Amino acid sequence: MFRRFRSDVIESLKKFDVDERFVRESEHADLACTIAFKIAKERGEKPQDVAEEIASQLSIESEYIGSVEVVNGYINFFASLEFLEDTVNFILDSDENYGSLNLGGEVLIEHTSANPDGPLHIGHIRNSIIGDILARMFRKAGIDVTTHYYVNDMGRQIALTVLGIEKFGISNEKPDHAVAKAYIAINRYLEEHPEERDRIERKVEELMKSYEEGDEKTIELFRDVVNRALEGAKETLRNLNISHDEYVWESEFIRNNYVDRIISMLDERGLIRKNGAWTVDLSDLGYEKEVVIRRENGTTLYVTRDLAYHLWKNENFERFINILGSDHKLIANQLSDILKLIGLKPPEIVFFEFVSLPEGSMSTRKGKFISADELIDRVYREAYEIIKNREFSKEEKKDVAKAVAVGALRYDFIRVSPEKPITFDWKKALDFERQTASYIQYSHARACSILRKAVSEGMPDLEFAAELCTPLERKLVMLLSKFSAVVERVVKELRPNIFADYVMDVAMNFNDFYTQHPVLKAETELRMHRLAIVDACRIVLRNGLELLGIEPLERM
RNA sequence: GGACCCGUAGCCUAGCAUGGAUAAGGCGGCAGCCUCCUAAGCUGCAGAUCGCGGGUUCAAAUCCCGCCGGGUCCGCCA
Repeated sequence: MFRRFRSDVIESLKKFDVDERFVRESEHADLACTIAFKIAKERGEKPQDVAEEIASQLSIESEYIGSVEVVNGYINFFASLEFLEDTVNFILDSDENYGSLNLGGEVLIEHTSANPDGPLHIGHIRNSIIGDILARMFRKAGIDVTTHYYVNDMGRQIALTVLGIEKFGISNEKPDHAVAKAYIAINRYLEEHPEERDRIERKVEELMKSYEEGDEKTIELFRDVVNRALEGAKETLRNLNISHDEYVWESEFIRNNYVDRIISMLDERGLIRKNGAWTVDLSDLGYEKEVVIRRENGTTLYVTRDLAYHLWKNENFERFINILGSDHKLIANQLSDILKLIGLKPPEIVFFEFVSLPEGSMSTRKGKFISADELIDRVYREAYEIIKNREFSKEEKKDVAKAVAVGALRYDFIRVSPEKPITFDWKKALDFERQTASYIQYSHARACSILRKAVSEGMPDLEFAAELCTPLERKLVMLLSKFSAVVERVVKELRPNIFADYVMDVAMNFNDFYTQHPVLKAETELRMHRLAIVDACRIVLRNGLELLGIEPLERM
């Protein structure tokens, strides 16, 4: 709805050459236009005078523009009562579809893609959560989404883990944790027995070579490790409300010839230097070192297979987005540039900074990490503590604690912009007394509770009346109208934290409304008006939480 | 050494792309609010030279240059 209002405002300013850059949201108006500053500068006049002149010449045809004011050179637009009314009625009618867009198109989102050498840790899930929420936002925007987990099954660590299991066996715990144990054990062994390094290094190389060449026995060994790790990761992701449409193994691109194809594409254009190893020279683009795409022993590297994967993406999708840790910046940029050199489309990439522990960065290899499983479990127990004395059944207590815990985790990771580094802090992770998902869930539960009570007391009718709006109610409804505008922005800018902020904003304003405006105690007309607002808020909060992958509880 | 990212109240963060109206929210601190729709809530107060120094501009947290502090990357690893 807000998108309509905005385009109507821009339309009214069209003859002054105004585009969306000069029309912005503001605390002083529903939309404020800053074009007068620019024109005043060109003409050497005062912004205020120019603004007044423009305001007197507006061509307002939209019934959604209620009034226009000029203050300090700003041209301030206010939405009309019709706009508020249409907004609330539209929300009530659209219900679960409110906020949807019809942008069309398709997109592939690759996220998580952690090495299958152990459980997902709290750094990986920043990736998963960004990717999952982006996928949900794209779907809401009416874009066809496919999600991929790219499985690095050809890595050195997998070969090492195979040796680790051979030497130390594998434990009975959750399979991804068991894999990590073997991986950590062999690394420690290597550390303690430097004399063994050469021998094990040779075995690793042999294993990698025969895996790449398709040796049955080796394939079995590698698949066993990878499947164990993946099985555990899937369970963790399921607990976080995350699922992938497909798991794509990088070895597939060896077997289906995409690797050969991408190499000959590069070769045909004379981009490969063959001095023992095969390399691509990117020094014209400012890269210091050549990119190696084939080892001297004939095997390929991660980047080679990734190149092949992206050839496949080019053939199958019009848009593809990768979520990557910032440690991949160099290699990902090299990948993009190589793709461009052979006329292929590079991926769109969302980089995120590291999640580190107070004592430093995490390392699966050294066993220095906090697993997502451990985090989920501890946050769950903390949430359970809070509600254990409430009058819920045991089952319901578990469900509520689970929903609150997962919500808190997801919200904590998504609310900060991807480019900010995060230092993990147990105390904060376990603290619910602050701006977090449970605050939003609570607001939603409150709205549900009022509505429930209204029905049980025999007054279920809703009827929004714009002229009855208090300033706070007006502000709330304007906020509600912005849902799809925010969805559009996130999809365009690939910044899901904006949406987390939006939902929080709605929740805060709803809580303000809640404390200041009695609903069920108000007389009939006002009660119906406020019930309509409550229901509209409920819908926005519920749809918003679902987009964030957080369960909208009706009681808590 | 080179490249990229971050630096906003005691703490965590928004705002920076597209420069504009008193720099926004939370935690923590202090003072209050439950005969009333869930107090996982609300109100008020205190708390900021927007890392530092220059520059551009009528106007800079936002753009440019330099510096400082923190992180990441620079493997025939992934």
